[in-house]
Amino acid sequence: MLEVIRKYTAEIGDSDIGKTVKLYGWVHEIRDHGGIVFVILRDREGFIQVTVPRKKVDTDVFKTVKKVHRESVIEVIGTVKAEPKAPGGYEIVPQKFVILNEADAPLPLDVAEKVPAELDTRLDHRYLDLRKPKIQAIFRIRHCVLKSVREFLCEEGFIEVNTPKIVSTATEGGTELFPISYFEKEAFLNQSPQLYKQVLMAAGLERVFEIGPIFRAEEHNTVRHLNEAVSIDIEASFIDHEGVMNILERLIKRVYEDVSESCSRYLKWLGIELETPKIPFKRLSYDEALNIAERKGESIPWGEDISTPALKLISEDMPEFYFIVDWPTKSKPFYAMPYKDKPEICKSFDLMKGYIELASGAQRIHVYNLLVKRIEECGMSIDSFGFYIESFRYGMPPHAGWGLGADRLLMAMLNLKNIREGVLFPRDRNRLVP
RNA sequence: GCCCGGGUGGUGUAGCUCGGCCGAUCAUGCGGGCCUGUCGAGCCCGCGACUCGGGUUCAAAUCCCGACCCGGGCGCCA
Repeated sequence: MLEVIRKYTAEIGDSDIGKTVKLYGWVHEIRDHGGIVFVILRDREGFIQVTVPRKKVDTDVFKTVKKVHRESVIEVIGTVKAEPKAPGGYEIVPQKFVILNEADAPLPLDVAEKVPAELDTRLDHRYLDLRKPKIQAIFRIRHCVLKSVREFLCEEGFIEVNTPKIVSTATEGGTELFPISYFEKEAFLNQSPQLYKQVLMAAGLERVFEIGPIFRAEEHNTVRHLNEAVSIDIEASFIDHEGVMNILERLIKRVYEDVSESCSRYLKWLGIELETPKIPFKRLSYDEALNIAERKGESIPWGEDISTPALKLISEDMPEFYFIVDWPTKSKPFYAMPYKDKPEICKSFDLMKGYIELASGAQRIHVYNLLVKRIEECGMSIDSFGFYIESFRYGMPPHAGWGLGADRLLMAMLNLKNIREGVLFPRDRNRLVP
């Protein structure tokens, strides 16, 4: 007996007409007319109608089809027919219809989306939610984004590295860290690969990148914050902040191009027309940003971080990607390089899309004495910086870098209303499962 | 964490202002029946719910307090 070839629904075409194919998938919908039953089979790539007329199929096949529940896993072997009345133009008349695993009823969530479900319900039953083509499209695109980022950075001479996520101290300052138990020692989940990236500059790797999780124990509760996020981080030697901003904007452009090209199917599922942004992105100085906000009635004292309402006002004037540059030194971390002639501001930048910060970076301080001075000015003790501070004493090259939120990039690209939409199993203030 | 709004069958909702007429609406789903061209199949019958704890009252889905959770806004986020 000839082996029947397994096909995806989307592969069925005119060349298959009259041929026997094998399909695996889930029962998406059942329309039972008594003497004829239509089953919509869904697989990773799409849908196809399985048409089961009582008088033209095996009795056992008909009986099986009559009792199958929605979302059961099935194997269908049948003949492909061109049929204008069938959705998609083709239908399968089965010789074999096997229930590989029956699904219970009722379902916790309607995959066919006749009834909508709230995000919270969807996340509780994420595996079912992910069966929806629209939802799966988000993650197929996410895959492409990460692939594109890797390819681009490799082409630019970056070496992919992995740094530890379990760290010993909270001395980087600022954000709250998650404490964990590490044998007899105290340990934390790392908030960022920052210090390690810099040490690797001292190691002479010159250009490194890491795509990995970061953990922040802040009790924030917004549509754009997570307690576990994925960060795309780079660090490069012998280059300044302008240089890494240039890499960043070219990266963004490249990702949009790659997604437009290789994910057109998924963009269509989502109803999104992606427009590749033009580079260079606009550079807005911190002072200019404050002026815009001020003019619109939201004043920020110089030196403070820019508030959410102010960023929303600024974004009205800046519809595309843009940088906010030349931040007050005191509003940025200790390792940002101050301007020589104007030390109250520093060579740091944020990449914005709308009011959301996608990335932030800077030229770093590579001079030991200046770094020590800045750490002390920030009220921290150099003793607690151990391995990090030591690496600045024995030949640290000038360097710069940035961290880009992968989840936020996807959110901006696909216009997601909630960052959780772009994360398979998000972790936030209240969600620890699934 | 703060302010505001909310929590009703598996899912999404109406009802709450003004307590009783709620033995709780509608859709979808599920079970049963009819049906050979559906594509949100249709028609008939049935099933299934007031987040939890306390209080007020003759009487609570409805009013009050607390907890938990959700949504929006903000804060926090080197």
